[in-house]
Amino acid sequence: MKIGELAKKSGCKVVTIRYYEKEGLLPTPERTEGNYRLYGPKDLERLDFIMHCREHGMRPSEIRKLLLFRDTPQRDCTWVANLVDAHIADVDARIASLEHLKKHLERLRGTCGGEREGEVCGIMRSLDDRSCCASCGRQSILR
Amino acid sequence: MKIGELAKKSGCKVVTIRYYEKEGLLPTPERTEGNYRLYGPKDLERLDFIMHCREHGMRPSEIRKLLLFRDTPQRDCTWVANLVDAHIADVDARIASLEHLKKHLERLRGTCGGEREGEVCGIMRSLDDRSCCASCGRQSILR
DNA sequence: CTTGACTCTATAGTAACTATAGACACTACC
DNA sequence: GGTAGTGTCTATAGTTACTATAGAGTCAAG
Repeated sequence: MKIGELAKKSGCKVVTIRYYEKEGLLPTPERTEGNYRLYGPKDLERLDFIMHCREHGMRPSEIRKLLLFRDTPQRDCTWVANLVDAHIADVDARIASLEHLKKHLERLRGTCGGEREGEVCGIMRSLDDRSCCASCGRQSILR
Repeated sequence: MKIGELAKKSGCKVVTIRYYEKEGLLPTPERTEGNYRLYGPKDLERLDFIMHCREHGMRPSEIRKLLLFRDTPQRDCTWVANLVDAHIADVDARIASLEHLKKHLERLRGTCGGEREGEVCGIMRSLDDRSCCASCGRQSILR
């Protein structure tokens, strides 16, 4: 099949498929006489795998490692489990960071006193003086 | 004060300060005879404001709007509150998305059967056949 | 034979910075 | 006065994971 069909079947964009090829996630495919890329079912499987990893929030660098493992499977898959564990920990940290950020934003939101004559907006004042962050001390909100 | 001192006082890197200037978040400062940028307390306040917005996860485009408001304050701050509300909603959506992703990852993690002779790693198999995503149907995990 | 859809390559753009190279300015010390 | 070290200057390129664009070639149908 040609690249367009592979794209349709996998749900991956044509340009992205070519990008993955250039990045070494997909093998360089055969070509037709007219220089069109030619793919087989193996390629679709591999691309599905990639898409699935991507849906799980994995970056190409991680996917690359998993593909390598897929290409030369070993008995010991400990590090695969470790990779997923690390990924879960990372997601956890991001959630915690966002929860914290949300608290700050809600506190910030609460400083708005509505439309008052002659007064400066409470949110702007909080952004100026960091009063909405007082309870956290000086450490950073994010990350 | 020179750019290094402003960087130290604000906690922002020197290169980032220059970047903010180029992006129009900071005004073009005066220069010394030797062509060094010269900043005053107003600049530090403005940069603090920017840093504070950044810590709240706001992007330069949003910060730019807030700075404009700061420069020409109006009585009605409704849209400032709306901006913060939209920001909170966005953070909420990201948290929900990550929670969902986490569930998937934990399910994926659970498919690992440990080190077994001659068998393919359960995680790899799940990544191949999407079995860990069966319960969600075909819709995307992320976003 | 021409129209339209598909494909090709190469390059540049995105966000929000970060890193690098090579030159100039300034201060301290000998 | 010379020089070593630090700070600053500009301009350009790199980062991540793609996305968009330009301009040309390929192929099937009418």
